[in-house]
Amino acid sequence: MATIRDVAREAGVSIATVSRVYNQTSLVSEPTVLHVRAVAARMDYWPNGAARSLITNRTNALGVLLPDLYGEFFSEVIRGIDLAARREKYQVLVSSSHSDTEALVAAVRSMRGRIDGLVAMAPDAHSAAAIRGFTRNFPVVLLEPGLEVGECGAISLDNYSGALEMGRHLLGLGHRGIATIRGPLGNVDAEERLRGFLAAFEEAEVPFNESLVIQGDFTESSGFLCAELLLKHRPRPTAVFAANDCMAIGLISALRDAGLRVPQDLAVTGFDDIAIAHYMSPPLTTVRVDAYELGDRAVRQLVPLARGTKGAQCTHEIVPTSLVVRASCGSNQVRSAEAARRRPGGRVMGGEASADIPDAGPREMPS
Amino acid sequence: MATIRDVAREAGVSIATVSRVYNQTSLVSEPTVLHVRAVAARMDYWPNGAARSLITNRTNALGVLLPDLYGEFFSEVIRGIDLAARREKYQVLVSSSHSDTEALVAAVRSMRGRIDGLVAMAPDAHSAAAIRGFTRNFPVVLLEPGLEVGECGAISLDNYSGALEMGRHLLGLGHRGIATIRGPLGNVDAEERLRGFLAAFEEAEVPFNESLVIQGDFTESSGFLCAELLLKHRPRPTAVFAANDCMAIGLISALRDAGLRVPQDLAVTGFDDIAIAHYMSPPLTTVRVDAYELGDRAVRQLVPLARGTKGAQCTHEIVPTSLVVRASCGSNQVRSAEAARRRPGGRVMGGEASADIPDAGPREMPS
DNA sequence: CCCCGGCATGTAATCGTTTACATCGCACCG
DNA sequence: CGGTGCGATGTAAACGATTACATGCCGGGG
Repeated sequence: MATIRDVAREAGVSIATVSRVYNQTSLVSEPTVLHVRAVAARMDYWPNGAARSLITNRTNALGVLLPDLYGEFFSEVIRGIDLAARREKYQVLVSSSHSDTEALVAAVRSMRGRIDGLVAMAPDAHSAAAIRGFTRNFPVVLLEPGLEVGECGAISLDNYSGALEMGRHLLGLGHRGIATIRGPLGNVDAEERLRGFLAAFEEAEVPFNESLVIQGDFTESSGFLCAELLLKHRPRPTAVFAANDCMAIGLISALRDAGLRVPQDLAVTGFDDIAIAHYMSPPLTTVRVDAYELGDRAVRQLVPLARGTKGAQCTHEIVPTSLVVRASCGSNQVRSAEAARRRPGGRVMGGEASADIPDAGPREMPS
Repeated sequence: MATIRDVAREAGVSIATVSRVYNQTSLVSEPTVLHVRAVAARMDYWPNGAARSLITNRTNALGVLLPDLYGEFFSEVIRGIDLAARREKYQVLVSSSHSDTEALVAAVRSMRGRIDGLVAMAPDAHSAAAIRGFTRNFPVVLLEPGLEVGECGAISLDNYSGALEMGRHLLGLGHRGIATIRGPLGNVDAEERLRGFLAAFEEAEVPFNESLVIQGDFTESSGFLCAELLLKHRPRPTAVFAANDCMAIGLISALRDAGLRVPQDLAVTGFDDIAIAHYMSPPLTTVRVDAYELGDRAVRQLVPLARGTKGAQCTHEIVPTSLVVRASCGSNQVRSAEAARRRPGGRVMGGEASADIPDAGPREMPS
């Protein structure tokens, strides 16, 4: 592969001139620029990124650390990150699926010297601390961090408000025997969603039966398995709020197997508004979270820090969530319309999937 | 940030010794290793990746070029790539959403010197040529390339066979008025799926009415819009094969709006087996493609090339696809069972979504 | 006519590593 | 007791770029 020296020799100029052509062209005379460019093109030359970042101490790359890549949520996060990064002329170095803190530390270490900033999602407080420890004086934006964020930026989803709204909605429909399937202990999202949900009861001064908090782990299968516990409970609850859509889907399958109708016998709601939620029968009442926005905002905040722009500040941003009322909660049309009026983003569904006109955006799905 | 020189000074050894500790530890005495490691840990030192790759000419990173990141398909491809790369101790530099060949070339250029190999998916022949032109003597594996692959590796989905099977299946159900919604012109997947589908007719010596090939573009909205053309056609077709699930979903929505029942009035099938296909009502008969496998195999083939392992060969691998019979094609139970026996991977569905037990894998969806 | 300033270009130091080669000391053997 | 060989460590030359500084040229003003 041709180096700057080869091009310089071939073009009959010094390496400084070639370098300048690729950096501050203004300092080189027009004919020289043209000549060098032509020679470089012929030799298939392009500046070596590693050498460049060694001397400039800038890599034009951002690191991304995610706990996993599976599923729609992460897919959207990374899409948000990628598009924002591309817009800002940054490349993206991803690393995911860190089984433990050890692996995560290794990943952030091996990014040393290859990135100008880091977007990281730490599934638990332990790894969040590890990331922060390894990145002193280094631009970092955390996604969905635990409570205390140190000296780095952070973007959170408004899990609390979303769950609060969901609680209000179910109470507003007249439900009193309400259960919830919570997410894993220690998971920030899970805790916040539970906290927000319970707040709705407090607000309405309706007592909440603690035995109706069922432990799930965000997987579809855990939702499926929770059905048994739920149906054994007496009096049987009339509504269930699952802390994410996957568990809601698993639960609904199990309920059907048990011969129960949703929402007539038991109302079910979720959280996340994944694509399937919209197409299920009955369509799932849920809380929309904008994962794309999460990634996009993270990069927006990170880039000035990475560039060393003076005045760039770390802040803690909150991405809003919104209740999406569909049929699975047993809400009637009037209620749905009300909900839609309050929250412009919410799609409104009749009792039947066919009533919902599909998204007709410019999104492509080339395979 | 501490450099190797700082650590050497602090530990009272030469930089060579420090370097050796991080590379071939065997050449350094045990006490020295321990000492250097301790000092390095205290100073928060880790070798700078850029400097390292400059001298070794290896980056331990692979580049990934995708046309987009939206949707389940790409999400899975990238997950396959990421996991395989992590297994092989490679990092992943992604770049997607290249609107045109120009942007794509810029992306591959800027990866120069930062990666040891490239996995690229070129949406059309034009950009495939661009990628190959810019990567002479450089390890490349193309995903879903056009017909002719040069001197680089390639992984394709068996679109042809999947579509052929789908054609056989619909013909086997007794359908004769069959339409298809094809994907974009020039798109490799689209062409192959159409070719395979038509081959089924040829094989069965059933004539295919060319006016029943409708142009779609792989989006849900295009499927929705195709309904009109389809329903205008006389005699009205009894079955439609959409070249991907998104279009099938759009089509089904439109048919419902028109008051038609699927599959009784019109059978609909898709291609891809995205997650939603499984949960729709009726569940969608489709062809499963394993996007994860596509990414995984690409990296598996690329790594030896990137490592310069002698004997590493470029090959053209084909990832199999399989028919998944569900309710949307009007197949009865017997037929479904037959299909399942022939193809172990296929899920079997009764006439109702509830009959399908959800995947209960270890997959997590932490938010 | 000479000097000065500015523009175009060249020279060389530098970034943080790896690694071939040199050096050094020690144990072993003759 | 001296030479030899080897294991541990040091010295210094790369790697491919950027950029401060030096140089050289040319035109204009005193």
